[in-house]
Amino acid sequence: MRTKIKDILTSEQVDYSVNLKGWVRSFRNNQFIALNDGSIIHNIQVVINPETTDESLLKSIQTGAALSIEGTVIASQGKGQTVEVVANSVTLLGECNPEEFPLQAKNRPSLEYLREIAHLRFRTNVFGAVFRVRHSIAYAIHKFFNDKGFVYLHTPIVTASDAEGAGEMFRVTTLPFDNPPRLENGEIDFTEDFFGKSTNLTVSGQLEAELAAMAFGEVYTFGPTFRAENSNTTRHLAEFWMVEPEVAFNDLEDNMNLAESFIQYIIKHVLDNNMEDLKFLDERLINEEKQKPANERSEMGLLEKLQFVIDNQFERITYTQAIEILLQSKPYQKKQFKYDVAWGIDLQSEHERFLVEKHFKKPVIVTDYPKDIKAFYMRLNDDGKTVAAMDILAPGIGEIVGGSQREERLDHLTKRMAEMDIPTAEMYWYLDSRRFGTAPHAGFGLGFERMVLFITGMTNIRDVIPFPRTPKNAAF
RNA sequence: UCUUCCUUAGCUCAGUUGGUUAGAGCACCUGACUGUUAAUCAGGGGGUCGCUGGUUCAAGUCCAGCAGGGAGAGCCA
Repeated sequence: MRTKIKDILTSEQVDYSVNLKGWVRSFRNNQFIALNDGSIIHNIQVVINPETTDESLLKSIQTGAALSIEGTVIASQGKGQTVEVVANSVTLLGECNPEEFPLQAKNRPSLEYLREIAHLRFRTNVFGAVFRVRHSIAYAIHKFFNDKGFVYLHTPIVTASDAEGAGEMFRVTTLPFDNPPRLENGEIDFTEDFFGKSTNLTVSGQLEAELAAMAFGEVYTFGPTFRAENSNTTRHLAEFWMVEPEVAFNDLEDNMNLAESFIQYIIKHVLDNNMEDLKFLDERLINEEKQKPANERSEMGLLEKLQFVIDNQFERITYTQAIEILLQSKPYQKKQFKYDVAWGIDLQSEHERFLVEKHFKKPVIVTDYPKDIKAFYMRLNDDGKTVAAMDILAPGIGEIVGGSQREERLDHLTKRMAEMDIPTAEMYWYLDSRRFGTAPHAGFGLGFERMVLFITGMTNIRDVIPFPRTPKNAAF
């Protein structure tokens, strides 16, 4: 029966036998093995007697090797740790050639280099911490919604809808790409394709979630999402995970309250359950920021920031108020913004960053955007110019949540779709929800990896997903 | 996709106004030591300077193209 290193290190007990299995992080003095099994960020010190250990076995205890160890947990005889394991026997499970294994204890591989060996980077402290936290966030999401009585809805990965307008899509087809069947006018004949129509990978599960919300009341999706945009930034992936709650009878205010309590719940869960990893990530961030000039360093440490977010309410302003604040801001008056500010523009990154990082210094919820810069399904406000949308902007990340109250009035919805050239005929299944017992409802989408970025303090989204899919990169 | 920067040993990086056999630290190998804490000490091996072409008596260094990567931006979650 294997004992996890986490259980040994978090227990005060000594003088009991254990079987440990894990991977060697370092081997000092031919006598001290730092062993890690991924259950906790810390290693356990295993002490062996070099006199009584077979010489070829001794040589095989190299960084990265997998070992099984029978031994006894004792109070440490040396400084630096409270308990250690004295080995009775050591078994080599898998050797690790040190001339080829890149993760040697004293190497300082960059995050960029580790990204190129993403299949091995789990064996480092940084990525161990990041992916344990990622798991914990995913668990907290399910727990939050489950405890509130939401139904977890699996929306399709392959969709036929091309009307959502959420960016470029990956096509799904079994047609031969070198010689597809064609119609008389030369266009590709998708009636011969697998699904009998043109299909692609989902860009959002929202429209389907709305249908289920109109039956269960409260649902959420949590699944992979795909965008074929040629985006090369620290906060975009071609394949990412998105959480999309959708709630019948909620208005915009209810929606904001749900989103805010949701984010605070997740952060609290991680603070309560992953403090060892967070402490390590906090120190990592401090060290990384030492490289930066003083004026670019963040004002708060990671732990401080997370505590701040759960202790303080998010700032809530309308789009119109946001524009006014920007027009009166120093950077605007000194002409330091690259993009002009006027009512009707889409807020640019520099504008969002000013509001969040300089003006309010906390997460900000911006509501009631002009209808022309938002999606067709958002509910038209009484002013006829704005829609009941809300974006949550987070320091260092930008938009982490985008949501709205949905347009439940059939006539308003079809009018808006016509204005935006969205074909209503093939969206009959969506419009049916407004024909048969329509009701006010609202929901939002949260970018899961952006949440992981925010909580771990990592700065590149490729470092918070196990196998990142980005333009020109789908290795492993 | 645009702007900009980068690519030299397994890793992290130096490399002068273009000028002899291209360097360091760590890793690795050999030996020593044995209660160490990214162990330490001594010695050793290791490079088609991203690729292709050009300028030049001479290119890691200058120029062009290509590839890969980073940081911004756009699009968005």
